[in-house]
Amino acid sequence: MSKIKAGKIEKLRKNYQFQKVYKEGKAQATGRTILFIKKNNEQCNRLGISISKKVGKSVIRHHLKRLYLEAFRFLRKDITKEGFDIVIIARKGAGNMTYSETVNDLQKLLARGKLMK
RNA sequence: UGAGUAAACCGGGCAGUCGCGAAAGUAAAUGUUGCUUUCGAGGAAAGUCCGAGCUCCGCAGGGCAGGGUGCUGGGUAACGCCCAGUGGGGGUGACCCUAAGGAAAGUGCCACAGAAAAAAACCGCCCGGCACUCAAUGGAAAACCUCGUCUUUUUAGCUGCAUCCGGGGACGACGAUCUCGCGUUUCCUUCGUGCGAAAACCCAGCUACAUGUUUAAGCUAAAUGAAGCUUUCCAUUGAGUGCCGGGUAAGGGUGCAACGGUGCGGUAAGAGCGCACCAGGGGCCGGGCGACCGGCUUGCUAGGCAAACCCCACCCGGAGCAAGACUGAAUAGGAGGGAGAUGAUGUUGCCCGCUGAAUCCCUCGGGUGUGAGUCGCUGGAGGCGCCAGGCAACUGGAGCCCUAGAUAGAUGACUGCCGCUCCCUUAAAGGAGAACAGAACUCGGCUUACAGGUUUGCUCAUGCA
RNA sequence: CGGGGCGUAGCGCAGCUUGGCAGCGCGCUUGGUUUGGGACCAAGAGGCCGCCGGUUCAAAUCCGGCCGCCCCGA
Repeated sequence: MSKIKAGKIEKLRKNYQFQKVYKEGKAQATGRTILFIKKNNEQCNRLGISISKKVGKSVIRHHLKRLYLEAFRFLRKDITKEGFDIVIIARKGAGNMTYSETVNDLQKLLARGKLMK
């Protein structure tokens, strides 16, 4: 497919996609971040981010989403396998994380999920 | 200099690298991708409390109901907003707060307390009459007996509490009913018992009766002797009590609030009954568009609550961008029941009126996956400074500028320098920190949150000249 | 975008209409009863009625503004 480009990050958008990953995927977690991974039939990795209202107000949730997105973009070159749906969920204590902390969390979880070495 | 008050404003700046969204241009492999340029969160974007634009609803008509607003004038597209003023309240002041129409249209409420919570009555005060009692004075009559007081004792009755025994009731065996017993608790008490330290016995109080003691005791007079201090009736005066008739609304420990307030006069007692001042109301005159203000006059004196019902004046058709329009696809828009030209549905609730149909309602099941896309979607009651009108809010004129538009939702990360605050330090260097908060159709307001900072006007206090 | 409800003792709830005493049940504390426990009996503690302001003589109650939680409809 021609839409697979180096820059774009494909995203999960619909609720049923998230539900499928929750049901059939494997979970890894740190104190502030949960990661679900499930194999899909596409040729690229797709990312979904879910942040509950319990984490904080609208500004905090938006900022956290951008941090996760930026961290995933930064770590993407180290991911060796393709064809997975990845869902990042923020837990309650994630409200005041910094950028380097999100990178650390995500790196640990992706290595545990055997998507990178 | 310090304290305060009102208003306006900022919400770190510059540069670089990587990344995201949109528009325009350009190139190609043309429903896509690359490159270049430009733009890309706020003063509150928030809460969704008001008002409008815009869109749709078989036009929006009448009545009732319902809701909102509530000093006056102006501004505005409109408002529950803003400006200017009026009245009231607060502050030394600058200034701030104010849902502020009507209580004489009616209904209702004003707990407790208090005579009484709005209509008068009650107590009280005063006058007159009658009856009774007491005192003084005067007159008449009778009597010299005793009367009275105090103390003590005793008897009977009334006033209270506790409890043994007794009696009645309730509950109780993780078990109904009956009987007996037991336990806990409660109630009653004629009789019986007890009642200590404030209290019941004692004592104290009241009533009745009896008894005891004393007996010319006591007082006036130096002593003695004598006399008086006694009772009844009448008259007058004064005082008190009760009843009846009348006058009065001054006073009545209360209460948030008492039918104007204070003082003087006046009166049988009193009262705006009269007078002076003060508060309010009515009338007249003057000023102001008006709310209202000022002056004169008049004894006219009417409790509070309408953010209680209500009355009055004004306003309100409904739904909301998931409004709505266009294009395309579709055996995955189903099953059952009901209503319907004898009028479904819609028109906020009800009635009238209008409209006039494969439509509407209920239940079950499925679905929210291209079962979608495009438009609406950002140029607007827009912004900036200038001129003119207006005290101001605001309005008018010419000029310049274009300044987010996502659709699971774009603003992020890192680095350097400068600026601000804090820590350490003589300083430099170093370290840490920077609030409240994220557009979703768009505006005008209101409300709420907010680190730090800038400017201007004004007030008060202190110091110096 | 529109609409509705709730907030009162540790917990579950009344009281708000029509303003004046803040109450009920469970729980807690102390004492009694029992050899001991439960049950029972008696006594008691515990509340700024979510927060702020206003109306009123007086506010849990009436009015306005905030905060939090929950539930509907499109």
